[in-house]
Amino acid sequence: MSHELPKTYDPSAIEVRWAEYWINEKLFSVKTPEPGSDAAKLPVFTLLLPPPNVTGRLHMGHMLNQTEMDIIMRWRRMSGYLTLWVPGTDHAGIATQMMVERQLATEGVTRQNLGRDAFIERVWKWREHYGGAILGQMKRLGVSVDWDREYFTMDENLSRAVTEVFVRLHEQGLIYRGNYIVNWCPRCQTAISDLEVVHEDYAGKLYQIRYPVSGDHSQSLTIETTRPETMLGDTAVAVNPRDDRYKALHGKKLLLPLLNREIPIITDELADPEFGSGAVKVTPAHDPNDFQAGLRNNLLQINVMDEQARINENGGPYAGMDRYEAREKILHDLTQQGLLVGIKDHSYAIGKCDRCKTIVEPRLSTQWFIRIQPLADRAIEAVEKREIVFTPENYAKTYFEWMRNIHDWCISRQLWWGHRIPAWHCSACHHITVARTAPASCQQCGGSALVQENDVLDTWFSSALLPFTVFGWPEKTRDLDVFYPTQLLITGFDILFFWVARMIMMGCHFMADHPQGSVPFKEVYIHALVRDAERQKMSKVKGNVIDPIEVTEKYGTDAVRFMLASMASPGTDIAFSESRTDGYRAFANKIWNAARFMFMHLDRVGGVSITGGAPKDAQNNLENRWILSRLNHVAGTVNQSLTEYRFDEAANTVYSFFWGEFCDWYLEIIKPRLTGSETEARSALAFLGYVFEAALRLLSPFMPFITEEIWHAMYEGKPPSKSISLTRYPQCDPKALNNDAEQQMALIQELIVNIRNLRAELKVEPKEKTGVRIHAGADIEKLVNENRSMLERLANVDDTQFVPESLAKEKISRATAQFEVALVYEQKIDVAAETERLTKELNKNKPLLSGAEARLSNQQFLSKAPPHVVEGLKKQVEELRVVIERLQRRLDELK
RNA sequence: GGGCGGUUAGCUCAGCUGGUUAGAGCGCCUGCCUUACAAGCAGGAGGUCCACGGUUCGAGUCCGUGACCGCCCACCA
Repeated sequence: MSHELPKTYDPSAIEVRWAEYWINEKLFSVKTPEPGSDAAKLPVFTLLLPPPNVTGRLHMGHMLNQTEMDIIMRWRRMSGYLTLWVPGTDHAGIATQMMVERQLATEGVTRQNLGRDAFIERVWKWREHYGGAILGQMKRLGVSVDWDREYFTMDENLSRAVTEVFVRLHEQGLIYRGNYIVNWCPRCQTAISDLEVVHEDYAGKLYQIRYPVSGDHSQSLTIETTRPETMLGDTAVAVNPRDDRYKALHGKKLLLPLLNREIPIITDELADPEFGSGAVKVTPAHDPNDFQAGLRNNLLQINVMDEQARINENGGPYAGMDRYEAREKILHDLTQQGLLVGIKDHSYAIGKCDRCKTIVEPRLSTQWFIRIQPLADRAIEAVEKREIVFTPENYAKTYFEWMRNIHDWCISRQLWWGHRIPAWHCSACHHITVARTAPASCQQCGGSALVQENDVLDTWFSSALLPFTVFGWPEKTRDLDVFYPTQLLITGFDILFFWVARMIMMGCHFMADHPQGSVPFKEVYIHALVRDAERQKMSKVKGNVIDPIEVTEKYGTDAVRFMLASMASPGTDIAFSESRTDGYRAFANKIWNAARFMFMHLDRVGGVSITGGAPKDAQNNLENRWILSRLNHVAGTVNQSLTEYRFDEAANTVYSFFWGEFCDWYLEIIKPRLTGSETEARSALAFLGYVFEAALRLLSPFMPFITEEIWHAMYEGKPPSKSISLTRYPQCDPKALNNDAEQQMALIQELIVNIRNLRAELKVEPKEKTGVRIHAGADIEKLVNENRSMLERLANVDDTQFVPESLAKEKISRATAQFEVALVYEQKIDVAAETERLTKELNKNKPLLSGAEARLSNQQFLSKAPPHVVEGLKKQVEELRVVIERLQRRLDELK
């Protein structure tokens, strides 16, 4: 048997294979543990995948999100948790319907041609063929989700739960139906919620229009409006009751221009005396504020637009025109009649449909709403009481801000694709029956001519329920007992209100009596945005979108994951860095080659098997004590960092450990032993294998593919378990920490670096060995003598002498506080270069010394600073004095 | 109109409760194809931490003001 690993690291060759293996072996599928079973005793860690749209394709945001989730889940799984990660897709009402309608359009068909049932059937077919491509992409990324539990928000069981929730909320008086101003998208031809409206600054105009007093055309009121076309629906003009200018007009009527309809002058707080003339037109059917004013004053509501925002029959001569066409015509007509008094520039925000960017029309229509306040109150409390904790913490503030100013949620959509509202209209008496299943007869009149509500629910209605519906709610299931609440939610801030806040409201409401708490998750980690290299937001329009699958294929999934993790510091956006990704591919390559190096020696010597335990005789040399101590330190740091979601810290720690310490120093140090006698090599390899295996486990959550590949190779195809992801994550063992070893090793490293420095300075040929003389304390002499071959090998030295006298006068020497070292080398030195270096060094150190001295002579500092700081500074001053004195003397000698 | 975040090396970012000489990756310069790795090794240069003021023995770190960049929320005609 030998340890098989191809010569070159080719990520694509290994990644697809392991991704498939993990799925086929069902490594991440979790069976619900039976009560009393061993599995039931494990701590549980549940995570819900934010369901991507069924129409979606993977983008960098998904990749970051999934990388972070996968790191946490692999780490928790390896740390002994029963780890369940539930994937699924969202039916994405509007998005999907648009997609299919577009497809129909190419066939020259509209959904109306097809009819509702046939259209929906068509959507299901579409989903079968094209939907969920994103899940395939996720599989390529190797995310450790439980594919056996994959859900779709329109699945039968989830749809039943949606109905149940709707009916219960209705029974509780938390869902109502009514005629209100809603945001209406004239293109999608449906109502949308406040959240689905995006506001954009718009440099518009303010039109001043004169409304003559009815019966007395010498008098008039001038109003200002940004939307003259809505005047067709005016049913009053308001002035402020305290506005003395208009007292004489109270109770009089105005003649609405163009339509010549009489409208009353009313007094209402709606009118701000400071704004314009102080008089404001009131259009209850087309403006939310006017709507409220209309209710207060019992005004007529005249809807002047149809569902496509064209002027309807109430618009007189303008009927049939588009709203903006009508605006132009109206302005033209007003000008002709001398009623357009002025036009001012006025910038304001206009609302656009989040989905199609059409300007939203506030429109009076009958919709279904959730009375949100009672749900919001509890959801606010849950975060206030830290039943749910946000990372970064300031998102809690954003959350409160929104929750405390929340409006009722319009949940009905005039679409076909989605959960149809479980309400039935009686044709006879118009009573509406809300029920779990189609009622046989009308609740009120007993009539049997019932028609189901046409509207469907907002997509976010069903996704708000997922934390409990995926576990079988409303049934009382074992899954709910075990897996609810989920531990963590990782998602982007863009859906904080759409999804996160609503899950909290619904979870708290419907799971109120759950023994483990009602909240749907205990922690929320909000991840940052992935931007392009120029820190621009990625967008299709700008054409700067980076396709994760493309870069994954170019650099390897492991490298892209590591890049994302290494930059994922909470609250900071990530500028996608191709060079950095390339750097992490180099890191993967480094790991690969380190493995090949080890395997080469394992195969040469034979008879060494990796057992996963530290060999007993491991501690009798410095480098082993050192690397073991470092490994444990690093394990401690990584575990701590991941607990705090410091992916960057965790990744950087394990990176510099593996490359900077394990490869650069440890492997170099043990090389002679590996090539020495077989006994010696076996002993070295046993320990090397132990450290390497632990390092692989440490790396595994970040780079699951390469670590899996090497880990299996390490065991020559006979690993102790099916996957490295099922082994235990390294923990910090305090007994393995060894400060002495770390300090001793640091000193030797410093010595070696200083010698290398001297050699570089003198341009000593790399192949040529030199002698060194060292002046230092007895303990250092002892340490160096014990590790002499290590020092000489790594510093390219053939003779090491300890001398009792100071080496300060030596031309070719370096010094630290602990030692002086000089090169035995006959070559002349470059006086100019050396002078420059020494001067620079001197100039750097002098101000440090004077600064430190000044502080030490400051009584305030001495009395107030903690002792260890004062001591540290004293020591520093001593060291600096020595160093500066030496530098000065060397400079003098060179002259 | 409210609220939030950022400004540290040429570039992208760390720097956790204030404490010895501010770090990393990439890029740059010098020298090495040293049989694990040139996707590498060794060495090096490079920063008045946006500005001003304050608190403190001590500020990249805390407070205030300003500048610049960015984000979110919002029914002022």
